[in-house]
Amino acid sequence: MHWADFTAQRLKLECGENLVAASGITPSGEFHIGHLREILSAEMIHRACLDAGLNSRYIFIVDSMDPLRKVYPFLSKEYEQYIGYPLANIPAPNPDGTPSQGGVSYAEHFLEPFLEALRQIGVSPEIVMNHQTYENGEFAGKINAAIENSNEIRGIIEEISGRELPDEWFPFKPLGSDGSMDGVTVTEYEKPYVHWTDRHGKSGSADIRKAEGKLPWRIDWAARWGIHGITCEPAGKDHGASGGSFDTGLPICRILGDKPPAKMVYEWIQLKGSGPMSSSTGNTIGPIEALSLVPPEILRYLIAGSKMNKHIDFNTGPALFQMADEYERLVANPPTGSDDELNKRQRVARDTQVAALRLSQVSHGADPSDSLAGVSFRHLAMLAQIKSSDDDIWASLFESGHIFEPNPSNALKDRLSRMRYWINSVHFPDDARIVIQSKLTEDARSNLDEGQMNFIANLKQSISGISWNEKQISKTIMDSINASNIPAREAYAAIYWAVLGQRFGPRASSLLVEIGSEKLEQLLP
RNA sequence: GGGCCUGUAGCUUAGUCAGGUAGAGCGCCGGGCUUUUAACCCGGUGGCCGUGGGUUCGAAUCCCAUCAGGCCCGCCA
Repeated sequence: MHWADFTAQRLKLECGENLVAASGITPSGEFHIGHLREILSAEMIHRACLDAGLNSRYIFIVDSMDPLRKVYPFLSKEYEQYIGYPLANIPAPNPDGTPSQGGVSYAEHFLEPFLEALRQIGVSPEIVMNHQTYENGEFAGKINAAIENSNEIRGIIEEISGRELPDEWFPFKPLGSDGSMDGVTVTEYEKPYVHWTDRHGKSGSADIRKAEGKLPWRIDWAARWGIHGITCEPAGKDHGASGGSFDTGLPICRILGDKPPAKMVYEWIQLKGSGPMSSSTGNTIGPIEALSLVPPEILRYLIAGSKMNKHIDFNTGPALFQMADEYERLVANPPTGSDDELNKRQRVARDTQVAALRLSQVSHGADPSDSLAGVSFRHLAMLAQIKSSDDDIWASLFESGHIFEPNPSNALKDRLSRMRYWINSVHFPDDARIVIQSKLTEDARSNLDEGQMNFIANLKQSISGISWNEKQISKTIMDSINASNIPAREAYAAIYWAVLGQRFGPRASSLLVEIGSEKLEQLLP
C-alpha cells in the first residue's frame, strides 16, 4: 500500500473522520525543491484521506513570525539592523540585496513565487501566516499555558534535547523597544502582559494576545498543533532526530492540553553529487526552475514514487530522462492483474504504483492517462534539437505513429516547451546533445574507410542543387549508397561521423534538412 | 558523544511494518521493422537480497552483532 494511503488509514483509526494535515516552512530565503517534499508529503496524505472518504483540510503555515537569524549571503549589510525581527516585519530585499522601501514584507517576498509554484503543481492549501495567528490572539491561551507550566516545559526540553537552558530562559520571547527579540529579558508575567527589559536598557510590556512576541520554536510548533487541530504534520529529518523538536513537541503539546499528531519524518532531497540543499551555500534549485524543466506531474511523481524515508537524488541531468520515461511508461501501461493471479508482493507493488500515479496528478482526481504525452523524453529531446518548428515535430510524431492525430495534446505541447527550455539550459546532459560539426574532425576521418569516404564525396556532389526536403534528401542518399556500392549501414554511419562526429544519430534525412544545404556543403570534405 | 536512514542484477530500485519458492525498469546481447528517427516491437542474459550469528518447519523480511555509505542533533525540509 502507498504510504499516503497507509497513513490515511492509520489516521482514521487514531483520530477519526475529521483530519487536518499541515506543513510549515520558514520563509527566510528562496524556497527550493526540498521544500516541495515538505508540502507534497502532507498534501498527498491529505488527498489520500479525501480519497478514503474522510473529511480533511490541508493548511500551510508560513513561519512569518520567525526572526531573521543572520545576514544571509544574498542580503546586503543593511540587514544587520533587522536581525532578531520577525520576518513579517522587515522589508523585502531588492535584487541587489538591499532592503526595499515600502512594498511587501520579507516573508511575503519569498513566499509569493513559491505559491505560484504550488499552484502549478496542483497544491492549494489554506495558508496561515503565523504572525497573524499571533496578532489575532489565537496563541494567547497556549502562551499563557506555556508560561504557567514553564518549569515542566523547561524540564522536557532539557531532558529530551540534552540542552541546558539559561537561567533567564522564558517560554515567550517578547519584542523589545526596537522590534527585535534578541537581547530581551523577561522580568515578570502579569496575565496577559509579559514585562521585559531590552538590550538598550528600555523596558516595556508585551500583550500575549497581539503579535508582540512569540513562543520559542519548540513550543510554538507544539502549540500550533492544538490551535489548528493538526492530526498529521510530516517533518524533515532534522526535526525528527532523537531529541529534536518532534520529540520535545509531543509532551509539550500534551501539557498545553492537546493530543499531538503522530511522529512522521521524511528524508531530504539532495542534488546529485552535491549533498543537501541549502539556500546559504547556493546549492539549490528553486521550485520554479525545477518546474520549467520538469512537468508538474512528474515532479509530483518524484515524491509520490519514493518512500518517505528514502532520500531522493534530484538530478536535472541524465536522470531526468529516466524519471520522466518511467512516469510515461507507467501511465501508458499501468500495472494490472487480478488479486488471484498475483502473489502478495505483486499486489503490493501494483497497488503502490497505481496510487503513486493517482497522487501525481496535478488536479485531484484527474485521470492519469490525460497526462500521457505519448512520446519518451529521449525521443522528444532529439526531435526538439533537430527541428526548430513545433509543427514539424507534431508532423513527425504523427508520421511515426507516436500520436494518433496531427494536433498535439496539451500535455504534449507542455512537454515540448519545457523540453526546449531544458535543452537551452546548462542542465541538459552533454551526451544527449546533438552537436553539428563544422568540418570533418580527425576523429571522424580515422573512423571512415575508403569506401565511406567515396560515398561522402559522391553524396556531396549529388546533393547540391536538389530541392531541400526530406524526401529528396532521402532519395539522394540512397542513390549515393547504390552508386558507392557499400552497405547502407556503413553509409549512414559515415554521415553521422561527418555531421555529428559520432557513429549513431537520428534519421539522416531529418537531420540534413535542418542543417541546410549550404552548411552541409561546407561541412562535407 | 547521542540518534536516524540506507545497503537486493552493471545502474535505479520494488518487496521489509503483517516471514512462505527473488520482481521491475534501464543497460547489455540477439532478432524484427525486408537500405537505421537515439523511435518502435519481440526474445534473452543477469541477484549465495553488505557480512556473521540467532529465532523458525521456513528469513531479503523478525532479533543480536558487525562492516560500509549518507544524514541529523547549533530551529536551513
